[in-house]
Amino acid sequence: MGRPPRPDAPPRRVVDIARREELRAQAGHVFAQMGFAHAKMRDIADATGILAGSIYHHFRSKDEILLELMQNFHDDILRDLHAIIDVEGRPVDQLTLMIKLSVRYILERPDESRIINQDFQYLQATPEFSGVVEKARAASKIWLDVLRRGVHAGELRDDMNIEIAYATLMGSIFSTLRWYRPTGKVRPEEFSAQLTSQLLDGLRKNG
Amino acid sequence: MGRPPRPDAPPRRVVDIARREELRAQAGHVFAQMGFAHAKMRDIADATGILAGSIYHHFRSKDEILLELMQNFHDDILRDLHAIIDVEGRPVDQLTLMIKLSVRYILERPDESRIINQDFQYLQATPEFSGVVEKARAASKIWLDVLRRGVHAGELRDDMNIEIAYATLMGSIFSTLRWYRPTGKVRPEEFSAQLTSQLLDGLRKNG
DNA sequence: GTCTATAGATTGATAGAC
DNA sequence: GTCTATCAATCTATAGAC
Repeated sequence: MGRPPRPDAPPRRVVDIARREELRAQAGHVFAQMGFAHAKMRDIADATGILAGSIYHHFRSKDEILLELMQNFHDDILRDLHAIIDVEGRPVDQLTLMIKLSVRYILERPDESRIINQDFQYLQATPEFSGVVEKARAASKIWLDVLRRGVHAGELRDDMNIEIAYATLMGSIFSTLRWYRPTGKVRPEEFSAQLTSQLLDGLRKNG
Repeated sequence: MGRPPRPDAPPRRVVDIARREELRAQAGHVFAQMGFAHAKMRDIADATGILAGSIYHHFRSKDEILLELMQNFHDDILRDLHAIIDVEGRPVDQLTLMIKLSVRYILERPDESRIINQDFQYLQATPEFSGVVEKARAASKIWLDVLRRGVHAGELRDDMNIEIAYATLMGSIFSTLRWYRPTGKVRPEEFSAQLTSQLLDGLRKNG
């Protein structure tokens, strides 16, 4: 909806990089709270303290803001995931670090995480975002590979489907968004430890 | 966006209940695929084989269709959850049945499940849907209560936070939506069993 | 770099013919 | 009960003044 962008719209060459980043951050917050489709340029402008039209001095379109948010997030995650798996180590230890890393990302960057959780379908359906989807797939491969190596090394159960295990992991980690409140009694480090323990050892009491 | 509904719009009294239900189902499919905000009345009409204006003979608004979908789904889930917990039994057995039930719902009614996962924030923010949110809360209470009784009975670990456990469960179950493909090798019953096993006993190899 | 004003396009909902 | 035609509101994006 709304007026379509000119096909030959020039990229913005902005000097005030701080303003641009503030706009992007505010946009992330608005997208996360209302959902990308419901969020209006006016909401982003209000949150930043300018008027809607002025946003276009910094960004070419609403989609461009979303694209940058998602690219940045996935770039950072992929870099940190590689920092873990590129070091020699037991798969189960790498898996533990990856879970801890993911929980930290979700707690420290909840806006981008929530956008991924809510609007991933839109990202997948829009050709403009194919690069982001590709990066998400690369991250999936890293997770699946660690699980596979864990089974092969005899550290993880071999009577389970790798993809179901991956789904369980991701679902649990992302559920943090909906249920964990940083203001509560449980501190982030403790939360991360409990989640890891539950995923590795389950809910059932042993012995 | 779009013209606002008349405040005094009369409720629809439709004889052709089959048509109405088909429209609702098609709307559910469209909402799930595109997200509620991106879905247009024209998309629903196209999927049903009529024109957009004709929908308003059956429903007063786009929101009304969503409301009915969500009410029905939550009513059914709550009824089936009560059928499990109202019977005497070990908490861990009830929990197993509840997981199996939830997975079945997600596999059999993926549209409504996906809408809940994607657009819950919109439901929560819109007063019109407060009844649905209330029903979701009631379901949460049932899950938390079963977990609490499981710990008390010594069947579940007592060194874990109940709410984190609940988040883990829900996250894992809903992750089915994004990752499980019914066309794959894993049959629904087997999928449900594996998920339950992973949640109760974890990923780590014992012994 | 931001504001004012508005163009361009979309879309939810209505009214009345058939 | 569906179609045609259109209204009314909304929103993205542009253009030009300051």
